[in-house]
Amino acid sequence: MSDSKAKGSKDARKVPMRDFSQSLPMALLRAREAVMRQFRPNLRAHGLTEQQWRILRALAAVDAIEVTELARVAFLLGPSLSRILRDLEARGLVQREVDARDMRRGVLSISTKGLKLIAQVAPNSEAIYATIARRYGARKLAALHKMLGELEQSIGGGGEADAGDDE
Amino acid sequence: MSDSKAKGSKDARKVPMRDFSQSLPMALLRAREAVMRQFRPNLRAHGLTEQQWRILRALAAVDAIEVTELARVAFLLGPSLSRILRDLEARGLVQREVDARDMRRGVLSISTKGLKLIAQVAPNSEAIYATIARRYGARKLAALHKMLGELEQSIGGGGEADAGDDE
DNA sequence: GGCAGTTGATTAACATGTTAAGTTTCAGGC
DNA sequence: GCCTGAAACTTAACATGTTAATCAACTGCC
Repeated sequence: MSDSKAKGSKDARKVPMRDFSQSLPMALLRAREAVMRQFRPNLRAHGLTEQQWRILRALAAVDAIEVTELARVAFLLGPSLSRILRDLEARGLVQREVDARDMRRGVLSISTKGLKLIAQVAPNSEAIYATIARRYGARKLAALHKMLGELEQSIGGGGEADAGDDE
Repeated sequence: MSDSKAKGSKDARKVPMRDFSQSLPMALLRAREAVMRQFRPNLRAHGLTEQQWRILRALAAVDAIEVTELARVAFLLGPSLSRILRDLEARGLVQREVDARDMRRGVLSISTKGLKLIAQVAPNSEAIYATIARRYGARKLAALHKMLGELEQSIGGGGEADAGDDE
């Protein structure tokens, strides 16, 4: 009941609901944004968006990978991935070929140019991450990771669920 | 179909970098998405997006609020907010007037229609949240909230200048 | 070996994220 | 009063999120 100092309103709540401060999605969004705000300038300086960077990193970790699998790993939806790949391919950062056994499937891999770009961006990125880990505490960070993973699990990170519509 | 899963991807890492599984932004994104996946259907059923819902909730908690302040509270950027308000206003869910003392400022408030919509959506939303809290554990959830807030703090999510690294 | 149904991927359409530029209104200094 | 700079939004332009529709290629079945 402590009311904050929002503009001329003391207890003017018009509906009964948890306050924003207790919104889980909001808390996750804010935390993520605070983190990303540290990385974005570095990526931007190399002409990369956050998503493009995720894709390059994912590709750098394997020899080759299919589009659908890449979407799963980089946590991007198909449509977004299609658009981004079109661009990255045009920039010569990734290469693509068609699977000989199943022509529907595209097989992707990172190019030499892409690897060089990663080599330019990674050091700074790692340094930023290290700073965050140092300030927040490495142990605490590990604990946070664990809890986030468990949250995903308990909710069912797969994707079903429907809380029903009452009416 | 006896071969391939991804040709020899085991040890094919081409660059030295943390694995995706240890990416903090990714972990936060995944967790948030898992949570939002629970809420979206309910919102969508009432013709609301996540951001529109955030705005209505924020407005319902106060008598009136300025655009800039609303952006801060609902954690939205100005441009997004402008577009969304245009729509919500057209739908009669929010009202806007101009501050008499400073004509640059817009003062917003939720309409009766908006309040009714919230009343329709909130119960289900609260129920979904309760389910998550029950499955994950109320205590653990509180701890997670706390850790997320601290992460923001330690990084400097308060909206000040950057952490200064430099080149 | 041809058709129905399915899968992998892209395209379409609309909403938001993000940064930059533009507009109107204020506040001060002259 | 006027000019300059800042503040509060809004527009603009481009990239991604999200859902639905489309398209081509594969699979199973007869």
